[in-house]
Amino acid sequence: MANIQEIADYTGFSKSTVSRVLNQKNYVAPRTRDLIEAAIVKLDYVPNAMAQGLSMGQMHNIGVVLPHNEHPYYTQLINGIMAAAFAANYRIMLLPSNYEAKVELAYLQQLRRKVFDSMIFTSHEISRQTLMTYQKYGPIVVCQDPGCLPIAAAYTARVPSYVAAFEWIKAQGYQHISLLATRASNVSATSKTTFQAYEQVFHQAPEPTLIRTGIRKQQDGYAAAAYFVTQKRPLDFIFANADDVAAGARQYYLEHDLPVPAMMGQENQLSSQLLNMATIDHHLYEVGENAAKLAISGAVRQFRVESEFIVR
Amino acid sequence: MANIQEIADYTGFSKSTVSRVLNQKNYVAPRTRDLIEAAIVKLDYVPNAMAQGLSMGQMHNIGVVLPHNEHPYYTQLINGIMAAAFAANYRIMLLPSNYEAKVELAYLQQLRRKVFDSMIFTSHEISRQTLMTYQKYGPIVVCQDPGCLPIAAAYTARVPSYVAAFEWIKAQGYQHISLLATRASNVSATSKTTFQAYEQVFHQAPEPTLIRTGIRKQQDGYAAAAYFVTQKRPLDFIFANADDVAAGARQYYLEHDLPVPAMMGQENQLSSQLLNMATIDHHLYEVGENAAKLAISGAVRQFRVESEFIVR
DNA sequence: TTGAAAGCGCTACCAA
DNA sequence: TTGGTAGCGCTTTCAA
Repeated sequence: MANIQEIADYTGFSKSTVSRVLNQKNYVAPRTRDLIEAAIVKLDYVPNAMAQGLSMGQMHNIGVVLPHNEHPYYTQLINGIMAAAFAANYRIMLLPSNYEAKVELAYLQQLRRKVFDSMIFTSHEISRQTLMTYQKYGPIVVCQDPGCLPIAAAYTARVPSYVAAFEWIKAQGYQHISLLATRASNVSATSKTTFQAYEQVFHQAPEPTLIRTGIRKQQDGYAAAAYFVTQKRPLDFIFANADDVAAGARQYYLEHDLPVPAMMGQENQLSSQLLNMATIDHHLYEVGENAAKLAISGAVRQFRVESEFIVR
Repeated sequence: MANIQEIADYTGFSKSTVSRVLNQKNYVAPRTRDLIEAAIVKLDYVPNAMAQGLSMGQMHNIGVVLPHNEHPYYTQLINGIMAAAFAANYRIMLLPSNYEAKVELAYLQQLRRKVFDSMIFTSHEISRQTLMTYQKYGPIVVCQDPGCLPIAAAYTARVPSYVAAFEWIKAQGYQHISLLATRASNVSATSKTTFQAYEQVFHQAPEPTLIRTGIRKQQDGYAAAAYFVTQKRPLDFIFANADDVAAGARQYYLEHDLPVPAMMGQENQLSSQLLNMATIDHHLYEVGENAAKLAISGAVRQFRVESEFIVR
């Protein structure tokens, strides 16, 4: 396969000149440029990206860490990231983490190894402190509020919509509210935020026996409902971490001919529309776009978008 | 950032020896190995992937072309590809094509440029002949039946389940069947297959006024229903290209207090479970896994899986 | 068992 | 306006 040297030999110019033509640099005589371009076409030459990458020190790749791809949350985020990356001529690499810190660390090593120039963590298990120590190897963007730490971030401000949602729930007169979360509040910022909003509205902490964690998808919601039923906890509302999860819980009650508690979900998925259920839209596409822009620019800035409580 | 030469200097051995340790090659004295490994840890050295890639001629990347990922077809396929790639220590790059041949060709050039070692086309606009001319630059896998051409492929045999589905629809006595498709049958193999199965069962071509194309997601199903209503076509069954699409159509009828036609979807998504609706499962995850395996092995083989009609 | 040196293919500095 | 050359960081022969 032809390389730059062959083009040089064929035209009688040097590699340097060919390189200048390739990169649209100045100081190339028009005639020289024509000759070289003709040779490039003639010999069907394309530059080797790995050699360019090695020489330039970057590959125009963005690594995107995601725990799993089973959930529309990540799909929407990925779509936004992809759109912005494509527009800027960057490629994205999908890095499944399964919420494992060890795997995330392996990806940070790949950043050091220059597999990609920058990273986006759509979710991260390892601490922000640890992430910070890797910033010197390339831009790192997270998709949660990094607090006051100097970490680039694109995320949704969830508090206002959570408060709005809980106020709506309270106004309806519900008292025994179950909270379904992806992970425990001591390891998940999102769960913590949820619980805090709850406290702000109800002036008390959520009932521990009505909290279920480790909830990701529909089946988990189903299982949570089964648990509540066997425990016979008083329960009149389920605040789920995703619409599909709420739908799963609902399914359990229906299948067992039990009265279905009121419920709401999150992410504005199809299931909440079908069930005419309240939800919260976190505007993930927009978040994704901005995450990609930050990863590309390398700016250590925060992009924040308000999520939206949708009553139905 | 430390490089291999620094490790060599630090230990007093040569780059060659360090390289041998790095790559678990033979002919390294145990003591030498220990010394070098200690230095690697001490200096926190990681090899540069671009340099390795340039030297070895490959980056362990697989490029995955997808027109969009609004449709669950692609999400599931990607999940399967990701799982198999991860297991084999390969990374996947997402390459959005938006069904544009020009964009697909640009990605084929990236294959030549060694951006990735192999490619998977989850859908392709350019001809299989053209694809074949690029096989010499790296393994290329398609996700449709390539016929008798020597192209690696992992795909679903859709005909049997389509025929089964149409026979079931016919047995129920439905006569005016709407077909919702992603693209027109003259550009899409999948649509063509669907229409052929329809003809095989009903002994006539599908009613042109009941075909809607450009349908990808729930909203499109909603819009299609709106169209049918204004056109006042007789219509008693909707055969949708995805469960979510069918759900969207259903939503339109419900919202407008209109009788809901019978319907079925595809992909066995959550919505068909919630609505207790018949569907077809194309086993895309498995197809994805096998596509990745073919891309990695470089074998020019075909993997074919039967899709499954699920009555509910 | 180890090391010197020649690639891999490109960019960019410095001279001419 | 052009070319020589020194990297970029690694792998892999071939000698020793």
